[in-house]
Amino acid sequence: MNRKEPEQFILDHLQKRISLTREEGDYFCSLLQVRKVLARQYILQQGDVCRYESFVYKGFLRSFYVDDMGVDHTLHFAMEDWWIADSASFLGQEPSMINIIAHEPSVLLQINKQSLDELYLKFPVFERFWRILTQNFIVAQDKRILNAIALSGAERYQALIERYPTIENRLAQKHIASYLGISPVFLSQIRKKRHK
Amino acid sequence: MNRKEPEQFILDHLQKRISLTREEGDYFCSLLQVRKVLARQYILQQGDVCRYESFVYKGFLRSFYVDDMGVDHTLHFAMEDWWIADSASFLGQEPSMINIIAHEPSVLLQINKQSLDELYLKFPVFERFWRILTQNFIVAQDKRILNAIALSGAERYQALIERYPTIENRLAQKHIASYLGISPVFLSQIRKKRHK
DNA sequence: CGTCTATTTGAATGTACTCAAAAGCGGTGG
DNA sequence: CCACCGCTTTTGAGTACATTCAAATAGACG
Repeated sequence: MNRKEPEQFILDHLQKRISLTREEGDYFCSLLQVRKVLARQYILQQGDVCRYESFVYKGFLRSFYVDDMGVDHTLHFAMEDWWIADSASFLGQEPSMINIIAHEPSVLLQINKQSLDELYLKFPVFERFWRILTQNFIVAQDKRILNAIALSGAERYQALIERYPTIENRLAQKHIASYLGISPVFLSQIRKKRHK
Repeated sequence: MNRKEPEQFILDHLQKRISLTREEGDYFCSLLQVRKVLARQYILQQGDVCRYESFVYKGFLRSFYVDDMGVDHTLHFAMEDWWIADSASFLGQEPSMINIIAHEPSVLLQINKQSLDELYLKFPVFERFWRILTQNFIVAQDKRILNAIALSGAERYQALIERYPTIENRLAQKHIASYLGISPVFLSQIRKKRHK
C-alpha cells in the first residue's frame, strides 16, 4: 500500500536524520493524528495542557506568551517541516503559560505524549531521532540567545530576515517585533531607515 | 571493585533520568576523561573545535562570545552536576565562535564526540539520556528567551537571582551583566535601587 | 603594602518605548 | 464593484530605559 502524501512527507523528514524500517515507519504513522486548522485557530491556549507535538505539513503557526499587561511575546514560529509545541507543558503534561495559533490554514501531524513514550520503548531509534532534533534546536536557540544579549533591535531584525527571508510574507510586522523583543513602532522606524 | 567518587557522582546524575546496568555504567565511565583545571583556565577557545561534552564534578565554568568590539557576552554558565560545551561546534566538529573558561578550580568529566557516537550505537539507552537532558535544557532556554524579550534588565536580574540564589557568590557582577544582556554599570544601578 | 581589576557614582548621550493621530490595507457586505 | 469597518503600520513628539565615558572607591591577590 502506498503512503499518503503527509505521511510520506514526515517520513522523509525522519529519514533525513535516522534510517527506518518499513515496520518502524508504519508504526510511527499509526500514532499520528492529522489535524486541519483554520487561520486564527488556536491549537493551544494558556492554562491548557499541551497534549501534542505538532509537525507542520502545511501552514504557519506561532507560539506566544501574553504578559499581565496583555502584551503578546512571540516565543517561536513554525512553518512546513518544523515541529511546534510548548516543551515545558508537553513534557510535564501540566498547564501551559503560552498559546499556539495558526496564522494560515494549516495541516498538522500530531502525536501525544503517551504515544510518544510508548514509541520510545518499542523502537529506541525514535529516541535517537528526538535527540538529534532537540540538539539541533538547542544550537538554534543558542544563536537566538546570543543575538538577544549581544545585538541591538535593528541588528536582530537584520539577522532574522537574512536567516528567514520569507518570514515577512508570512508573519505580521507586529509579530516579528514581538519575536525580536521590540515594539512594533520601533520596528517600523528600523525598516524606514534600512530602505535608505 | 568500588567506584571512584567522581564516577559515582556522574552515574547518580545519569540514574536520575534513566536506569543503567552495571555493564552500561562501567562502559560509560571507561569513556570519560577526568580533567582538572585551574581558575582562569580555558577549556575551549574561539576558533578551536569543541572536542568534549564536559560534565562538572566540581567547580564553575562559563561560556561566552567575544564580539568584534571585544565585548564579552555570556552564553551559559555551569556548576556542579551540569554539562557544558558549545553545541554547535561539538555536534559539527567545526571551529567554535565561543570560549569556555573555568572561574574556579574545577574537575570535569569529559567525553569526546567519537566516544559518544559509539556509545549511542552500543547502548541506545544513552540516546534516551541525552534526549531527556536536551529536552529539559530546551525548557530552560525557552524561559530565558521569554525573559529576554518580555522583561526589562531589572526584571531579568530579579528572575536570575531568584532562580540561582548562589550565582552572585560564584560569578562576577560584570559577567552576570553580560549574561543578562546589560552593561555592568547599569547592573550596579539596578542593585542600588533594589536595596532600598 | 602596592598593584590590578571590579564596582560604584555622576553626567551626558543614545536607544527604544509610550501615547496619540493619521494613513494604509484587507476583508465583508450591500 | 465599491464603500465601509477594523486592524496594522507609519509618523511625530515626549519620555524612560540603558549606554558610554570618566573618575573615584573598593576588593582581591601576591
